[in-house]
Amino acid sequence: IAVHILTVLAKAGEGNNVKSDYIAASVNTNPVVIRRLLGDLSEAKLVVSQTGANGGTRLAKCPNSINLADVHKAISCGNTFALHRQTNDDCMIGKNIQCVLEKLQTEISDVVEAKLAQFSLQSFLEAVEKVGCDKGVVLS
Amino acid sequence: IAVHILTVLAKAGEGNNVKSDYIAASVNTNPVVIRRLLGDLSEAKLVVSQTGANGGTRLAKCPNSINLADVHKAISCGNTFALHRQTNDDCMIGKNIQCVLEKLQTEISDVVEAKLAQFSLQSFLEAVEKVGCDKGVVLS
DNA sequence: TGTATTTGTATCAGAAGACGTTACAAAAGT
DNA sequence: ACTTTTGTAACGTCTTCTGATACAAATACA
Repeated sequence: IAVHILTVLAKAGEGNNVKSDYIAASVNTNPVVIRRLLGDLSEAKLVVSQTGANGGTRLAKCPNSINLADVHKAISCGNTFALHRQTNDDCMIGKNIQCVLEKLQTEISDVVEAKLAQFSLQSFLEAVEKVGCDKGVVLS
Repeated sequence: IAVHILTVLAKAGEGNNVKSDYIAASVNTNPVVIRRLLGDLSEAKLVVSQTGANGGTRLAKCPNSINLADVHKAISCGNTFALHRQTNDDCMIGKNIQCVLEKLQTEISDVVEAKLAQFSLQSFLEAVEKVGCDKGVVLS
């Protein structure tokens, strides 16, 4: 949904405010759901919001300067997997497995972020606009 | 938890049955939780179970022939992210974003699996056994 | 053959999180 | 003033995960 939001904002153009109602209609959900996510994106300085009449939200940077890793960092807790936490310390494996799994978690998160970083918001928007125009989805 | 289970089985040695009660004690959870996961691992032919007295579960292959991507495939639905499904078809972005996101999903899943495939169960077990013996966690 | 053990699976209750909704204060344009 | 719009709190619902009990089927063994 966060990527969807930013795609709508990118399409609207860099200086233009978009209302949460409009985004909600495109995503097909409630405006509050959108505003909650916009809060996260705003904290990450990806968007700027404005209250009041003629308010709304716009991108804080140009779509070429935002990549999907930025979005992921803004939204996620950083963990790709959910780890079981309270293992049994009386067992060697239960005691030691935690930190190996955490190390693995880090390595996985790193490759995910690296892959996401390959896609700019600009190229994502272009891929969405090209759907149906030729064979297959072009995302690069 | 699935990795934990397999680590326990690997440590037990290739031909030896381990009871769900024993694994549950190491993970610190209920035996039924373990047996549910063992069912998935069994479908994926990573383990073999046996009912009855002196029953239990053992690895179906040697720990060098199992990697963490095998485990991931056995357990997960294949999606790294959860996608919002019912977008608005009347909006160009709502209509087209789905298949671009799915393509992205596939690319991300691919790099996750590729990374996980770098770690064998054997090397994971060795990393767990080495925790505390030297500085840092060695997982390779 | 009978008894004990162990898995496989159904079922249930509780916890936690995601989602959609209503409501309303604060901000900002006209 | 009045309207619009965000930000946020509060609430109910739904789904998923977890842990638990229960019991049939399978198996070993005396």
